[in-house]
Amino acid sequence: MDYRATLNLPETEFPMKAGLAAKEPEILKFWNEKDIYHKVLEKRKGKEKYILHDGPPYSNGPIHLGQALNKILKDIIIKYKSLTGHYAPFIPGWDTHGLPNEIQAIKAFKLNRKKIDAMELRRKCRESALYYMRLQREQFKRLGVLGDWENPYLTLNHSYETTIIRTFKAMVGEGLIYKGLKPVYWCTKCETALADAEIEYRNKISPSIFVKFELKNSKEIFPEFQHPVFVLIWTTTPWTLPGNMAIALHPDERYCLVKVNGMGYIMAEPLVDYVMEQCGIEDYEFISSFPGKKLEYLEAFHPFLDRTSLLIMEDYITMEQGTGCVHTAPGHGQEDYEAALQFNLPIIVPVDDYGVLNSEAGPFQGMHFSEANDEIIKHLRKSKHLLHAEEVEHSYPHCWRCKNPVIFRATEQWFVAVDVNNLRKRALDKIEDVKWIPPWGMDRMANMLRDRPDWCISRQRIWGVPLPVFKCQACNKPILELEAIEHVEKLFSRHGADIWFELDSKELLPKGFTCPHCGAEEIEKEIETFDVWFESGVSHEAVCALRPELSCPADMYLEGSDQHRGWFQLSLLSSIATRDKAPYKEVITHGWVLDEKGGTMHKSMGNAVDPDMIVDEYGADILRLLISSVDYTRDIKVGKTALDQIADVYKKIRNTVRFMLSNLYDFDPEIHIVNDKKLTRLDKFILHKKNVLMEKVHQAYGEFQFHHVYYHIHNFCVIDLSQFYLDIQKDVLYVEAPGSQSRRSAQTAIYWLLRDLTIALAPIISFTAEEIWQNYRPFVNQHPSVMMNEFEIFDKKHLEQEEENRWEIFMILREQIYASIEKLREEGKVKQSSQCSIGIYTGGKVLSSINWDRKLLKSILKVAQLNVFDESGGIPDNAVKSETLPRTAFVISHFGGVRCPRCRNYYLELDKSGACKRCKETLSLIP
RNA sequence: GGGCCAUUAGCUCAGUAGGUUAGAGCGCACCCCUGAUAAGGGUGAGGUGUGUGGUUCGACUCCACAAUGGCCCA
Repeated sequence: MDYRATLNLPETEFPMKAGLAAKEPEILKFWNEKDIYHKVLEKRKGKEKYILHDGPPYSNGPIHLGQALNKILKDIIIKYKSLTGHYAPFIPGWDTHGLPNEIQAIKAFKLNRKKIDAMELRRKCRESALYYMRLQREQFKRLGVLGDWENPYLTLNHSYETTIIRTFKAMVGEGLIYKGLKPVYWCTKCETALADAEIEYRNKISPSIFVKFELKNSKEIFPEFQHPVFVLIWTTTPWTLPGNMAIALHPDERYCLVKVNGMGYIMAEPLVDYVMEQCGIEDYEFISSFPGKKLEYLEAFHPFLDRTSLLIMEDYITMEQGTGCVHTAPGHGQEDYEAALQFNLPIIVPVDDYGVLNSEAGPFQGMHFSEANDEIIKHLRKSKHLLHAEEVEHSYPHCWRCKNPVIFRATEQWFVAVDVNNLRKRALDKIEDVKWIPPWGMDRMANMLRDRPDWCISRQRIWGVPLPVFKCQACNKPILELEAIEHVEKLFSRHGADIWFELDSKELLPKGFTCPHCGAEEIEKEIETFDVWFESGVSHEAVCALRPELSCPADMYLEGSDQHRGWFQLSLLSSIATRDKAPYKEVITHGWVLDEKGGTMHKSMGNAVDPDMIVDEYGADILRLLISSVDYTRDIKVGKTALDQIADVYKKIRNTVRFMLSNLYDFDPEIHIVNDKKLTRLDKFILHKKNVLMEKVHQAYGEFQFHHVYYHIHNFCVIDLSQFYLDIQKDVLYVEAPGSQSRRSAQTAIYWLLRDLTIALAPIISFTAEEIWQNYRPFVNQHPSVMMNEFEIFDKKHLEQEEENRWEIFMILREQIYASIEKLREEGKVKQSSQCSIGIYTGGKVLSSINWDRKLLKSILKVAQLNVFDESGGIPDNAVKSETLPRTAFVISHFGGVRCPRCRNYYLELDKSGACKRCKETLSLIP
């Protein structure tokens, strides 16, 4: 007889093979059509808010894996918070202005920045920014990220632009804004400032000269040396010498006086040999040595201008090249500039927009800087201020567009003063109240805040929000008036920032406005745009404070660790300035996405992994699961190895779930559910383990430790379910009568297991969780989508301690007996545990535990026969002693007997019907 | 060059106010099942805990230095 039809074999529509690439878009469609995002919010209306504020990416290209990581982490948090009863909206945003977007537009439309009209350029930039915003939006949605995608925040929205002006106005009101000089890269050919991103380094041949600055009062300082003394500097940019204001020495290095041809030269002691070799001098005499500090605040005469140069101490001076005495021209270098601020030196800029030296350059006025190099060298040689000159080839910054060498030149810029009104100090105080994950985030932030210079907020750009600043044509002074700014704010709120380029200066100012300095009426608007960090930095005002579903400060900001300098810091500064609080309560940073070998991904190196590729070849859920599996506070390696591994894990989870689903095909919880108290011991046990798991899962989610969620769930599926519980329960699920108490009990357990696992997985593998949900009618009857569940924090339905101890012994017995069975298997005596007869010789606690439920123990061992003996009666010689259980040994032997063709268990004999006794009884119950 | 971070089996992660033979899962090897079947079960082999010093009776765990890699600066 074929007994197959009399068994309750699993049935399900849920496919083993996921086919995520095809399945996920269907689920997206479902979420979209049912508007699940808003339904979930609707359901949580009035509940405690949880605001995770999205940091805006640039809309200047397709998304990369780092952005996918970021959004998926956010989505996991939002979904978990929603499932646990919070009102957790997600408003995605984009940074649509600024250089990266402008560069992209120029590239895409092949624009000529010098020729194009400002409004035309802005239209193209806008077009490009919106194009990529839409592209990225689709990509993020495809990853399963739920949010208000139809109403994102964009920095180019009128209301956002207006907030930028309003925040600027508030800062002006606080006295934080000023105009100052700052060195920037400048291309004299393109007549424009360049950002770091627009610089490329190439080799260039430059003069390399050693210049003598005569030390003032040298005879008093070196009384034993009555010859002229020169401080020797080295430079490769002679044309910057007119800007020289100081010579920097290292405070802790030793310097020395060297005599050459009857004259003294000061240089760093470790560099003497190097300098002499460079200058081709063999005949020199070492006079004396002293710490650099000895020369602090002395002066040296400029070699061709009528002024002196101050000797200052700077610990950035290195002993790698040059003389250790560094030519410092505040208008031509970042460190030089900072030194000038520190020592109150004038910042002079002897070169104009075209690269021509001006009156500050004395005799070299009117020369182009490239030509001035030679002339200055000639002049120095003539006046005997040149010790040596030659040419060197070195790496030098060049303009990315015209490929010409650029210069470093101080220009007028607008700043936020970080130390006015204690802004820096207040920021340092407030970060202590923020929870930083990982905790070192605070140290990093504090270090950066402590070191940062004033914030330069102006950019010489077209694409962005213009600074509402003017210049008087009469007195040439900058105009920064609240009244004028307010007027601009109103215009922006109505027309957007484009209006700045469309109207002339008079129309941008209130009627009758005159220069506050001189009263003149002729006033000109300036064309400067805000630093993009200023824009994104005010999102707490423009988004969190303005949108009714949000609130400010936000509960969380979550970005890559590079944002300690970027968004985290500048949002903090603007928030402290305007509302005297941090904009966030909690900050999480994640690491970088690296390639398989742990190196940085570069498009050009071809090792970048494209999120779209992962989605198409593996599925978004695989990426989501991968992200959940790693400690994101560190850097994350992504490559084929990791993806293949996680795909295997996914399959394991999927199959475990599938098996559970397939055994519920005839189970309706409304009708068949078994009361907790009536569940079998095994079912109670597995539900107990499930509750322990859920507690851990909640804790891990609550601490944002998703890799612990993953680890626990995965281990549970593999160890507790697949290897243990489900494997054992097949004998009940398949074999017992469909409506039998033991089978319904097992199905009840599986029902709860499946439900809670599915909900617990929903924040991570959202698509698959939804697919599971939709595949079991009773679930859908409760909630149309898995996302609308309540993820309960469970009452502790723990087993009694005593019972837990017994189970622990059972599990140890199972493990050790299985290992022993392997020996019989190797000898070829048995193939499966079901062919074994087990004798356990034991006593004490182990014996009493076994006696609690011998039948249960036999079923979890899946053996044909179990005999238990008191070890005090003696143990046979062939018994294997337990390694860990006291007074316990096993005898494993081949049971023999016959196999029941229905339940496949072994018995001494079968019923004459052909089946075993149990099956015969079961069969009598089946119609 | 500076600030911060990381380095535990091929892979992803655990761990312990510093204390006996360093744990999981995956993968791998071998075996079983063929009623979860492009599935399922069993057993097993894999680690000089990046390296070198130091503190300690004792360090994977604390300290110093170094290497490698990463982020941000200069």
